[in-house]
Amino acid sequence: MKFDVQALDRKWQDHWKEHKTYRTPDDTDRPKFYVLDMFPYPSGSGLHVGHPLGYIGSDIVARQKRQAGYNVLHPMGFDAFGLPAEQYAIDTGVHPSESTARNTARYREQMERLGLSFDWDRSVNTSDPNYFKWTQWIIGQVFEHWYDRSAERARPMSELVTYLEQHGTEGLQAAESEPMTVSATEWQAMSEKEQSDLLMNYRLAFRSVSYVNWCEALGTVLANDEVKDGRSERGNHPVEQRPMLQWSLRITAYAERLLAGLETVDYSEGLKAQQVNWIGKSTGALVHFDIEGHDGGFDIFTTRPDTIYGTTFMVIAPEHELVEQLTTEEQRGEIDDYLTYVGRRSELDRMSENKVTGAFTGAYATNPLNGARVPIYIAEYVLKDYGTGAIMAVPSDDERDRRFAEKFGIEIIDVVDKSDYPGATLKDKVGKIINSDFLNGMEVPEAIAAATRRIEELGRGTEQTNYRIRDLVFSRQRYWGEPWPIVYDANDVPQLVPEDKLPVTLPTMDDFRAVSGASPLERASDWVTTPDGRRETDTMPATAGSNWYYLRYMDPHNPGAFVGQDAVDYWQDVDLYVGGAEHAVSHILYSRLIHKFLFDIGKVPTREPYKKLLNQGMIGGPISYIHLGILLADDGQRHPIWVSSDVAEGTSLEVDGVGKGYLVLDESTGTRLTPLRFVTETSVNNESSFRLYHTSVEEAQRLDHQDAAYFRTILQQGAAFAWHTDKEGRQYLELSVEQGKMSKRKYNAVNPDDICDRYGADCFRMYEMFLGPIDQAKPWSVSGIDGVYRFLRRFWNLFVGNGDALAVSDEPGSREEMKILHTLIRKVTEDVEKLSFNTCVSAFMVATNELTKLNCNKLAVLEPAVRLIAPFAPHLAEELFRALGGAGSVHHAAWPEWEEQYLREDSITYPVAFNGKTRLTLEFAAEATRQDIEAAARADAQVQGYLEGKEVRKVIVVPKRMINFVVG
RNA sequence: GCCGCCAUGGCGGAAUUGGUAGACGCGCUGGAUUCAAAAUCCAGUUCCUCCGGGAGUGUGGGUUCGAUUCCCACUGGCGGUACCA
Repeated sequence: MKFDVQALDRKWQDHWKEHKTYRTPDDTDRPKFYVLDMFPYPSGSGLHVGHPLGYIGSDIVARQKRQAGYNVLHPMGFDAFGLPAEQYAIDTGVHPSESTARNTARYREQMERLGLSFDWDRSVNTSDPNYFKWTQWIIGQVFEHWYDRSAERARPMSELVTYLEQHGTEGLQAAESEPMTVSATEWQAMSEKEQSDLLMNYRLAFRSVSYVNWCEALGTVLANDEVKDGRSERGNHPVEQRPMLQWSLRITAYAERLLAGLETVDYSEGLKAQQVNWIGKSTGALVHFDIEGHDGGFDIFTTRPDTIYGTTFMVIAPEHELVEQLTTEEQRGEIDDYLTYVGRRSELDRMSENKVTGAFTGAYATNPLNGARVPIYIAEYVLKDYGTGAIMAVPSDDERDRRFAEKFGIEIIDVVDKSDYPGATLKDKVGKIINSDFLNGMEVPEAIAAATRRIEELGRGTEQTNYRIRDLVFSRQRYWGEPWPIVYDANDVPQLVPEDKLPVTLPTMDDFRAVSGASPLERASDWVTTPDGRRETDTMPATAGSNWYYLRYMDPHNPGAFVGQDAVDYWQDVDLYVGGAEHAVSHILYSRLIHKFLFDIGKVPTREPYKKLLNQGMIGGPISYIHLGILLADDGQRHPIWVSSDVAEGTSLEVDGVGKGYLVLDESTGTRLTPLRFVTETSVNNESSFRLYHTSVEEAQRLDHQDAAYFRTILQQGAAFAWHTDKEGRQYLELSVEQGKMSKRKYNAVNPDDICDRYGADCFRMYEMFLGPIDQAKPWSVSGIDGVYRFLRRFWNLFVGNGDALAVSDEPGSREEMKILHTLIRKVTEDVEKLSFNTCVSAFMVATNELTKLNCNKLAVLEPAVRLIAPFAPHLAEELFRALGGAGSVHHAAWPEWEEQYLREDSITYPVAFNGKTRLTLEFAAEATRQDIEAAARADAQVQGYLEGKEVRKVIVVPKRMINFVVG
């Protein structure tokens, strides 16, 4: 029995695979536990050491629960549709299905290398027609439903049609795109196409023209969460707002329930806050303003109806439909100029410049409360799609309105007296109302209610709740996604493809470029044309497949339903969901939406998909840079040379092959990325230092490797190296370094395979857990991994004698040994429950050190320890368990339970403090009473020494904890 | 700006949730073993110290017999978000 980690990894990984050790039976007698990792998108660069952090944590929980008697569902699959594969196809000509298959295989290999206990028989892949058939079916169901606000749930479209036939829109409370009024007679008189258009206004999956994020470079629209700072998250291309005809999901209908549901789930505060922010609920009033000389007027939304007397102007969004009508002849030129200006400005300009701009339309509105005449402006600080796209501007109590008023010389009327609230800002809803007729003297909250009431009485508005969240744009003009299961018939009425014709698969193509906003699918004319009409050519975004995948794992091969009713009734929901924080808003929110929809239509029994959610911290890597300077040689020549980051400008240098001179730095030189494999981290004067050694440069010249090729090209930019020499005579350059997210592009990704090959999967797993709390961000560093390796070997050595032979004894464990064991059992059991894996590893180390010291080799102590360590070091545990004669796999062996009798202490060491400062310790029997302890402590000679000449005011004795003398 | 999280030795981190701060590991120092190195083992390692002690968990205050832990104010770092009316 040799401690050969590579051999153990191979042996047991093969064995588990062959024997399907981790297969999850559909065993409905045992309690279920569902542990899920977030769906990975299999990128071309494979896993780096940051990914497994969550996988290992969830695997430990899965394994522990399995041993504790649960039927554990712990699946893994792939989110395989998406832009990167398609961009790669455009760049290289490799079909997305091919690159996806390759990347998926590589991910799986890397995961297996880590010894993760997935049931691969349940694996799913979103680009598999057997899977996306159900993605299409679910979205089809969304299309076939509308949202009834009076019942607060989705209902079938057929019920809406019945209602419209009988009542028209009279009394209808539905989530809708636009407010709409139609009588039953009008409805009945409509053509099929007209009816279909009207129904679009209510469908939960609907097609409409709206302002969307258009990314020219990617040739597609993007959802709000795919846009960061005016640029696409994928590829960092500019994004602009454009009105386009697009499919969307009516997530706004569910805003309130998505918000309320957060109170019932165990997510971190931060994650809940992010979801709350994204939904962005605010309550206020919808107020109608008339326009002088026009019929109709317009509505504005405000959260501060109490400040309505301070309204000195109105602002509507430049894209607002009224702009055209309102603009007077005199102002026409100014408005047109402004619209041109706004049109030219990109989203990026708007965000970065944040200038006060606008133009006067020439029109005036009338304040519904006091009849005041207020000018109407347009300005880009008012957004088309929030509220009504129009505001009443109150410069006295709103920062932006004030800046605008100051720039345009508009009157400011103070309406809130904040003098009672020093330090309050304009945003704080506090103060006493002034200059406001009947509101005068009221405090803000009271005034908001009073103003709203008055507005309602006058019939000029109503209380309203607004949400920042926008409906979810669900079309992409791309190839590599699920086709929308829609066919437009001869009347151009969109018809859902019936279930028996699903899935709608993608046509075979080899050119995926999107041309001027048209999906590449439009070029597949054979595919587009069907006997029933013309196919929809937009595909769904990547979130379509990942919205519901956790349900498919419950019943992955069901040909007749997205999940069988028995399966979902048994598995219910995800007990623990582990993944990166980058999915905190979009993925979680959208899958919660779909889950709630499926709940409404009776397909799932729970209201929330994920009971508990853990975001693992990011593992960052050092990003190292080599510095390029100019050697200004004595002969006047300028040579680019590589220098240490610590060499200052003006230093005189003599460099081999270039000569003497001094160093200058300029902008054209700067720094270049250094791939991590050529960087050596050393410790110099207790500080870590990152160096490029001469030997690494030589190594780079030899290696046939992508990073090496890049580095060779880089190194050619310098004519020579200004080496430092260390104590051992090795030549090196000092590098500068910063911490950052691991990625292939920054040449700082560390492959877990490399670590497993060197230390074994068990060591890698325990080391990642040992780094610190799983939810905290931390830098990757291999310093310390040797300590974990040493620990594993010491653990192993408890079992083997000289000559690698198993050497355990049948003697019963001593009291001391049993105490060590049961302390360990309790600590590990409790800490796994708390997801505190780093302290579990420490506990194993402590126990191993203590047992080693006692030379313990007793089966009664060691065998339970093997079962305990199995979730952490599955290979080593399996080997030892079977060597000890265990039946079957250790991963199905019972989880040990601790017994209080072994944990009981005979005596307890008490810290003795004087005025809170600990001075000494005393031993007392565990069962000693407060009185006994106080008496004995007072009598102690050492204690008396401290008490000499002082008066004891009070003695605090906390049994089993401590003693404190309060002295004067 | 707003929201959330975090701050403890040279480093990663621990502290039974208000009770001996620094567990465990790395690094470092010394020693054993070795021809030597690696590996392994043993001891030490928060700081200051006149060797009696003293100070100490980002800073300043508070509550308490007692605060890394609770409260208030601030500083710094990370993440998210932003003309959202």
